[in-house]
Amino acid sequence: MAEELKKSATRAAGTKVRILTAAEHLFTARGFAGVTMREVARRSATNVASAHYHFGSKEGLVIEMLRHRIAPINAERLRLLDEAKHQSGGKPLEPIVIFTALLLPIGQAATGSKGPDSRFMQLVGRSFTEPASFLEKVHRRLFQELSDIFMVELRRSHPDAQEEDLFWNLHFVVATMLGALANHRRLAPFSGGLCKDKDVAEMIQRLIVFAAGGFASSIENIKPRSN
Amino acid sequence: MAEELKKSATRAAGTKVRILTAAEHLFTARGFAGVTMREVARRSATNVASAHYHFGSKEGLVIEMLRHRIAPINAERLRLLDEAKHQSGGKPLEPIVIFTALLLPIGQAATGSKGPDSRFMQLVGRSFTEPASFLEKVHRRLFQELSDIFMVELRRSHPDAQEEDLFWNLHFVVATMLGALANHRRLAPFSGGLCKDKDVAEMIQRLIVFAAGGFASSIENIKPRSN
DNA sequence: CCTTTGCTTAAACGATCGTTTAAATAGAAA
DNA sequence: TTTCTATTTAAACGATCGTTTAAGCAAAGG
Repeated sequence: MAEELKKSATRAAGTKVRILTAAEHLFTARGFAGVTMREVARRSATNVASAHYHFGSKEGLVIEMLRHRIAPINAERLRLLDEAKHQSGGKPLEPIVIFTALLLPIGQAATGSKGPDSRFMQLVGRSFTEPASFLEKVHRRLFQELSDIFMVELRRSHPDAQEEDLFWNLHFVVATMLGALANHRRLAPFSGGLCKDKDVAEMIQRLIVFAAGGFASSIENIKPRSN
Repeated sequence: MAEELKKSATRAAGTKVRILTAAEHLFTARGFAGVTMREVARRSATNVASAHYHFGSKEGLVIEMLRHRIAPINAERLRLLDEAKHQSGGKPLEPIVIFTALLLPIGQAATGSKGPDSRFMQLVGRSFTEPASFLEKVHRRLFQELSDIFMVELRRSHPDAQEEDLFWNLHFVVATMLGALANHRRLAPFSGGLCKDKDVAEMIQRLIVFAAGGFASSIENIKPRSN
């Protein structure tokens, strides 16, 4: 274990993160198919062969970069959910609390160390719509467990709702989030400049309210409170 | 004019729609960057040079195919909205009516002549998240006017709401639609098979309820009914 | 010191890309 | 039929792709 830490402290580790950072910026701007390994190499001041040495292939680089970015977000989601469960003392969580745990970490990730990096949000949203089939496996591995955990809480807070309805509406919440992330740069021009695309935190807050409202309305319309 | 009709009845027109159809299927399955002109040519039983002859370039083919598919959907949206305005007799429309006019034609387009073509829905959703910059101009031309018209009705039905809030929440409705379209094939595996991805009509109905609920909840939370 | 191991590099490989050129073909006009 | 224009075709162009090879380099172990 001490050896591993030592190894990862060598100059190779620096190259690896330089490649990852360059790849993230480029893939964000132009998609996975639109970026070449040579561009990644040039931007990271390395070599095409070096990227293949560290990541095996272009697919490997894409997968590693996504995991590197998404894993901390999911960890924060679970942390917020756990925190809320602790504070509720065993009682079912309010839906808006559940969705806050799901959506807030996205905004935190987007407002990183160097100020709001609104472009990163596009990357996550786009990774779901890219046709690359190898991404499906990654998404399954990254999100299946998270989805299951959040479904447990949704079930607890809606004991009368049908399983199918909960799935559909959680799907819509996620779809709203992904769609808003992927497209939010287009809002400013469409609103004639009225809505700024820089204020990520405001958007997330609005998004949480919208998602919780849509979820509640949809569940209630299908299964009215028993009477 | 008679000459144009005659011209468009020549064998060239047949080639053109064969190319468009082949392009639609391929782009749907693998994205714009993931499909080559040679594949389009092979699938349409033509030639690479023929596609360039008719569409000028790969970009031209993509643009023409999108317009060919989206224009009828937008026409149907405006028709439904007009129909609703006629039936309401000058009174502001209910939000759910507005969103039905916006979302229902998508489902109709997806359940085409040869039964539900659920894959087409991905294409529309993806066209918004693809990084290809030339698509932004197309989207502006295809959707700006539509957006303006629907905003007019939203304003009429929410006279007390602030312009900015209406924009944000219309954006969320569109984001939900696009996200749901682009990702809806992933719902089935994530739900363990409980939610089928074939029943497009059911999804659209659920989507309308969700969107209207989210919109209403969000507008009300920000600006409570005057009291 | 030298060897070994992990990492980096330049150069090349074969394949395939979007696009173009120029010749062949078809259908309407004459 | 002959002429002319519109369409289709085969072949090639130059560029660039992801990946690999093999040589060079740095640092730790002996």
